[in-house]
Amino acid sequence: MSLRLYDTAARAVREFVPLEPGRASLYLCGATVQAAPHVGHIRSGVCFDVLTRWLVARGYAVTFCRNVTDIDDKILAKAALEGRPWWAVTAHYEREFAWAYDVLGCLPPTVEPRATGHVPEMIELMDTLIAGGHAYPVDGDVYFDVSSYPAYGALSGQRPDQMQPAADSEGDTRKRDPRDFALWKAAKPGEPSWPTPWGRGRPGWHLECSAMAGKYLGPSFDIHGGGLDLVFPHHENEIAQSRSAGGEFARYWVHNAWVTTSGEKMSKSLGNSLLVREVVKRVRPVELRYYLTAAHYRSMIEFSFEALEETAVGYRRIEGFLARARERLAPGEVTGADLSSARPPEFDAAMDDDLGVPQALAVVHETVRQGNAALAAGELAAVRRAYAQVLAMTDVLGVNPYAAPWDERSALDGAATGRWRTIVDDLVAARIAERAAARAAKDFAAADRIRDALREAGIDLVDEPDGTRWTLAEPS
RNA sequence: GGUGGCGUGGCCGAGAGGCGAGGCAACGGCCUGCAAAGCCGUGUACGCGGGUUCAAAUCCCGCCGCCACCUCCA
Repeated sequence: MSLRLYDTAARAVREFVPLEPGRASLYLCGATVQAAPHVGHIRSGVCFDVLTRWLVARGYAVTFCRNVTDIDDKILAKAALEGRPWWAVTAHYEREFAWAYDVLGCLPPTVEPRATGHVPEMIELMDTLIAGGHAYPVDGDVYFDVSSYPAYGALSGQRPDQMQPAADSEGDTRKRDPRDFALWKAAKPGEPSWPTPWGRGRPGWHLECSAMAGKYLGPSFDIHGGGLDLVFPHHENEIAQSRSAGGEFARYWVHNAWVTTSGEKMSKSLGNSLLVREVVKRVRPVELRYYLTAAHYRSMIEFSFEALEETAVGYRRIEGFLARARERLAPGEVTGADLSSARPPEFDAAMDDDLGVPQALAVVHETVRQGNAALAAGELAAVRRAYAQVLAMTDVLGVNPYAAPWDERSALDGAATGRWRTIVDDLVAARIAERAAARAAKDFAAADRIRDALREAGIDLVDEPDGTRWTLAEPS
């Protein structure tokens, strides 16, 4: 079986056949860097990180391009509001996004181009479109002529004659048709601008993605991704531009669903943003990632801290098994190249089926259950197998507690390395020994005092058949 | 007006014609000084009404409810 993906354009699951065997090219509409990322923004990053990881796991050489939109109306408005230059605003929020992607374990894209760095490519594209009769300049603006592209609306299922006229088109006599969209906006006083054959101005939103996708991935590439709300108009317009300029453009369109709170789409206008920076103060980043990953990427997530906590308990179960297995196995058995190929076939089948992460996680949990049973029975060969499988599977999902960036951060990690770990291990071992003596003497009050004191210090003690283990307590 | 989606047990969340995914919670048991963890076991769920079928959560028809997109959106 090979990978199948739901293609928005086809409204069906299609077998993924890359343009070039063994290679996959992917463009993702990244952030407009005008505010700090909330959970909904980062879900997109996480979804496509899982897709990328799965393509890599399936042996594809992946070229992943995720753009940064660093010029648009909202950025200019934000700059005015914050009283600092627009480029200071974009630099600031670009760092916020980079931090959020990193803290949630999203692998860095192959290339992360900025819109403002690709004005020459945009001018070239507009030249081509104007020459081909698909665009027209008016007083420094450049508009795309929707009527010149008969397939307009095919991606989103919109029929141009049924669409509501754009809110900003009233009284706008420069457009030939209210549905035409701006490729380029003429400079207004005080706004940043770049020189073009049609006068100074700045990029329209849609043009940049066509220009950058073309530059880095070529006129044809495999997958174009983004949030569901980008289907129309953004992706529709990208298609119109790029195809009118002669390219095939994206061959598969993949869209992730959004995150809602209280049944409403998360957005700044509703004032219910859950900033990544705030959420990871309440839960570990890996748990937020697990929560965002656990739902199918095309299902809406109704965000709540209660649901997040509950899901996190399930993740801790996985971590718990891994930590116990790791202690039981010989050091040479817990690392090794063969671990990556240890995924159960059912897991791969689930992932191949339009990234069926929920089913894939069912395989993970089933393996954990078997592993725990093997641990209890002392069947080390089975423990080793389950350990390798769980590691390989969590790796694909980006939640392997022993892989970057979680390896140094995992609160439940019973085997993390490093000097602090060694030091704490020695100190706690002494207290565990004291407590063992107390228990042997049936002085349970003394034994419980030691356990309570350690708990107070943030260390949980767990008695197991072959001894007492300690873990860092979950922050409460 | 146009387009698309959703409704599954106490909760989260898959599945898309035929043996009840998985997790969380709950209950019973094993283990245990206690606790925790772990293991074993326990559920007659698919918005409503019709229909097709040997068989429907899944297909068809009609309703009801919720949500999103239609030039700011991840």
